[in-house]
Amino acid sequence: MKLEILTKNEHKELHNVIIANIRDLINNKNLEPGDKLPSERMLSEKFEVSRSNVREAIQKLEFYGILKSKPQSGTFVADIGQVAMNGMMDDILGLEDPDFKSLVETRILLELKTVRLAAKRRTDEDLKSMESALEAFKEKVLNNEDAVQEDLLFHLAIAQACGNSTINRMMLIITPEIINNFEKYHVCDKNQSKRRLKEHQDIFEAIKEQNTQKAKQMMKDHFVELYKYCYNL
Amino acid sequence: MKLEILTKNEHKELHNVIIANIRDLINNKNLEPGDKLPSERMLSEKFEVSRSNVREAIQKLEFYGILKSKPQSGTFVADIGQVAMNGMMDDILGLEDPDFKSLVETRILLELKTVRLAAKRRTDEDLKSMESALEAFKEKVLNNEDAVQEDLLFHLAIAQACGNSTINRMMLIITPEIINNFEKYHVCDKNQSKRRLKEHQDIFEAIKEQNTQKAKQMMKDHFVELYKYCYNL
DNA sequence: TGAAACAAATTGGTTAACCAGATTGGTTTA
DNA sequence: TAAACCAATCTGGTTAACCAATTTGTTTCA
Repeated sequence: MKLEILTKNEHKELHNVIIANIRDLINNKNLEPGDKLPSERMLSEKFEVSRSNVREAIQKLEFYGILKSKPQSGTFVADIGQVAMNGMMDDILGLEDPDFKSLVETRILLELKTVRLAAKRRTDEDLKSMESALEAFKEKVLNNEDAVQEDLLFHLAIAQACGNSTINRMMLIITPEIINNFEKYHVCDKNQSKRRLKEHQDIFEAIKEQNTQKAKQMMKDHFVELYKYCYNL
Repeated sequence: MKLEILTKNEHKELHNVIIANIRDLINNKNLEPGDKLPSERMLSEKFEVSRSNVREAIQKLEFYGILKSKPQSGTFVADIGQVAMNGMMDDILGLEDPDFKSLVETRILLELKTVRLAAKRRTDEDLKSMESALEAFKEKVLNNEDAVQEDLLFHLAIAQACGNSTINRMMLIITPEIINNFEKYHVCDKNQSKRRLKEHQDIFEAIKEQNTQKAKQMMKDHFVELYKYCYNL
């Protein structure tokens, strides 16, 4: 067996090959939901890759809920049915890296929801953490410092207050990618930071008053420029 | 070093401990964005866990974009800033498993968007794959068979047609969990399947005609019962 | 005859040794 | 003096050997 060090992309490509192999194997062995996959050792031999590569590919499929491995027992096909499994495998294999436009579009969608839910469901504790995030942002802005991080942390605080763990998780997934792209494209205009602060304060007030309509509108106003920026790409 | 086999939950808990340790280490060593983390060997020794556990925790943080490891070089703190890093670490540590209500709420949010975008952006190729998914669903329904998988695959086909890779990825993430809960709670009523088929056909027609308003409305109608179900939990 | 008990083989998880590329510090050379 | 070179060291990635829980097939005994 040959030994090579792979780059990240080759690595990802290898995972996809293994995933495709697993899919085909499930199909022509006609494995039903709940059936046991061949052992990691057998797979690594059959596919001519290392066992750790097989394990990583299986972990990825576990993340998407397609497989489930039990210690000292085996790896099992999840109870989602063969058709769904095939469809999802193909989707996963076809996944492309997120572009900036899709990230911003998704962020706006999520945040217009989180802000409404937060206005409806926020606890006093949520208010406190949002307020402290807002204060941190304010201090940076008034000192004329860069405040991209504090900006996004305020938004994450809103996401936490929205009482929906799934949306919160998704906000966490996209936030670092958003930050990276912000820095890459220099989206944030420092001259506008005072205005951004005002908008944040308005959003916070609306959530505090539990005024869902106003909260959503304030967030929309807040995103106007980002929205324009996104669709000019 | 003691050897134990951990359950999935203990495993997750161990990851969280390691993540918290890494966070603290970054903080009191005052590592800046772009700085190099101590090597995996050092970390595993310092935290008194195995190196593979450290690697898994690092992989998780890489998934969220907080760390970045380079082969033969080291693991680096991402360029998202110390404040954002701390905030995100805490959020990740506080993540709870998704409840059914949050899943459904998120799904509805995402799908009301995907259907509009799909109506606007669908290519002829998209139409073909949606149509074949619809056909598969139709056949099952007319034969009075269970069609949960085909149902969701039609929705995934719409997500693929929406031209937003981030939203598409999120649909993929929640779909298996949705399927599992559908089966657990027996949400799908077979008596309603004929009606579901009609609704799917309406949605497909609206997307075909590129009528975004109608597409959204049809999807809303499609979700009426699911929505009610979700809020009665 | 059937079930209970035991032993061997199989499993995913864990550990440790190993690999080759990257880094680093000191030495040499122009 | 500084740039170029080289070897020792350090790194994440890879491999292989090992562990204990589980499963499975056989034997044994009531």
